[in-house]
Amino acid sequence: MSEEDRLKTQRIAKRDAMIELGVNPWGGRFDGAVSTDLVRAQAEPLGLEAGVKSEVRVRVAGRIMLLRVMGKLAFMTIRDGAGTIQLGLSKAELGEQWPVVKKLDLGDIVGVDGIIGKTKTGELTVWADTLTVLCKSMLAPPEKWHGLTDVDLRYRRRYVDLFANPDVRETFAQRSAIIQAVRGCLVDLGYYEVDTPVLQPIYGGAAARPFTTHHNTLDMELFLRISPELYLKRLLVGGMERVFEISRNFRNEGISTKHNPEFTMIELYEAYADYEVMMERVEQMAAAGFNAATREGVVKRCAAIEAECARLTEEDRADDAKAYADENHLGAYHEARDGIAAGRLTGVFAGKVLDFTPPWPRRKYADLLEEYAGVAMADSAAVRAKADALGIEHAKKADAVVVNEVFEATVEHHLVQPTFVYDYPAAICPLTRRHPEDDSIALRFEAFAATMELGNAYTELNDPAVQEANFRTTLAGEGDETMAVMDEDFITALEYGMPPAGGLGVGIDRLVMLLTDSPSIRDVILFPLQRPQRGEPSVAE
RNA sequence: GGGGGUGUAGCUCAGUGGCAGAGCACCGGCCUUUUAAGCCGUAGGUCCUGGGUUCGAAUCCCAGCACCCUCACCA
Repeated sequence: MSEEDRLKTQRIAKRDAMIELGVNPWGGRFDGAVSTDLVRAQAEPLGLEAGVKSEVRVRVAGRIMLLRVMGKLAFMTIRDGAGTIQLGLSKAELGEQWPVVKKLDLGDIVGVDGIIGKTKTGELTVWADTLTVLCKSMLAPPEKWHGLTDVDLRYRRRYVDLFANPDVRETFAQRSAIIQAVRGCLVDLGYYEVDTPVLQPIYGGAAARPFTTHHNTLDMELFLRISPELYLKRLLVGGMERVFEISRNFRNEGISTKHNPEFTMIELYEAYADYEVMMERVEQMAAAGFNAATREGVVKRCAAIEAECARLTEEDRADDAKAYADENHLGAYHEARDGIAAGRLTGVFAGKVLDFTPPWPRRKYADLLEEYAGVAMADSAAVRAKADALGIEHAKKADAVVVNEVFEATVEHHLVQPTFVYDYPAAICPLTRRHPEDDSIALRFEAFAATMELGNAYTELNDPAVQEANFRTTLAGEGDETMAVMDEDFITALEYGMPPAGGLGVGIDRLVMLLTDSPSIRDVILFPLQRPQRGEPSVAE
């Protein structure tokens, strides 16, 4: 028998022993449990001295994280959605329920009724008089001090990661708060939230390879959307003047710390606006997300790192790369905290302070190219020479494609602070309106922060003839990842007339990364795509 | 796809060409104020997989698999 089986067998025996004692190991409805932070809030005004019990009764429930049984008295630390609290259980108080305590394990979920008190050492404790088993855990939880650190296992068993590592749960709570705030921000501006097709017969709105699938009854090929753009613009035609969608998009591309094959984007369209209005929308949404999560998060994280640093010995510092990194980031956190106190929207990402306070710097694409690559955007020969110098293969590529590759190689890594880069080469922007004074420029911007592309926006192209021509033009060097996929119905929609509009897409996962100091997109996606492991369900097997 | 790294007990990790190690968890004993509880005593291993070198491989070499980092592509 393997160690794992042996541990499980022991728990099975305890489960059966519970049943013998007349206890249902799987629990049931448990009304009126108070979250642990509320218990703490309730205890505060009592001003309890160490060793004193109050007369305030509470009911709490949570997973057993620590367990200390000594003879006829036991202490356990349970964790619920809000935090942890200590429970005190004694043979004297529990009476005939006491034997059940002996059958509890780390990881079990329990509820108790009892009174609030403080132990001799001053720890806030719920002294239980009734114990309710809510769920017997059949597997040993991770080590109590380090939690689950194996990255592979953390993603594969995110449910364990979540209950074992409170920081992880905090990050996803922040993700939820950020999305709610962004949504609220747009609803307040009079936007409709809409849902458009995920399964699309023609994919478009972005340059990416799609996932393909098949509908049996209609016997047709379908694509998982790479973007909702062309459907949302149809809604503008229909008179829905402000629409947004929080859209799961699917792109059959590489996986990295910044890319997951399915990712969440908020895309919005606003009639009678343009890309400058969209810049304001980005600033507003980022501010809403910041206020919902980062403002408090920075202060919490400061305190957490300080506490951690105070506890660390020299030896720990040398051994623990993460602790060392955290300590290195403390300076940035202090700076961000001071920034917030001074009324700015300062957060920390990867050890750098990012300032989201509007207005963000607005930089012209051509100026940045001039500044960092030393070439003029229109000077094709100079751009290609620069490409040579950078080792970029460009012989078979169109000018605009080469310009953009040089831009990406020379400029993007300088864009640390939140910045709008605007007025892109028109040829790589088939869905964008041209600059009124220069046909080679498109009214497009991308928002950058921490060198990541955070968002992409246009003054939308609403001339059906130009749109149709753009769809028919595939640029050399774009490969099969082109935005130029003909969508005739979309042209028809434009022929009926789409109001002039601004449109914007913001990568939600990336926004959450930036606002929660999460260096990998996998830290903000609950179940990032992973190859199935042996023994895991897979249709192919 | 290229480059670098990791894979040892349920978890966190040491380790060495010669019997497989620690801490936590688990099991047994003592224990009514502990809190990373403590003390005593046990038990627990496909050292990722498959080859090769060797008297002997968990260790060295090769290949594969998984994951992480990085570059490329992309958002």
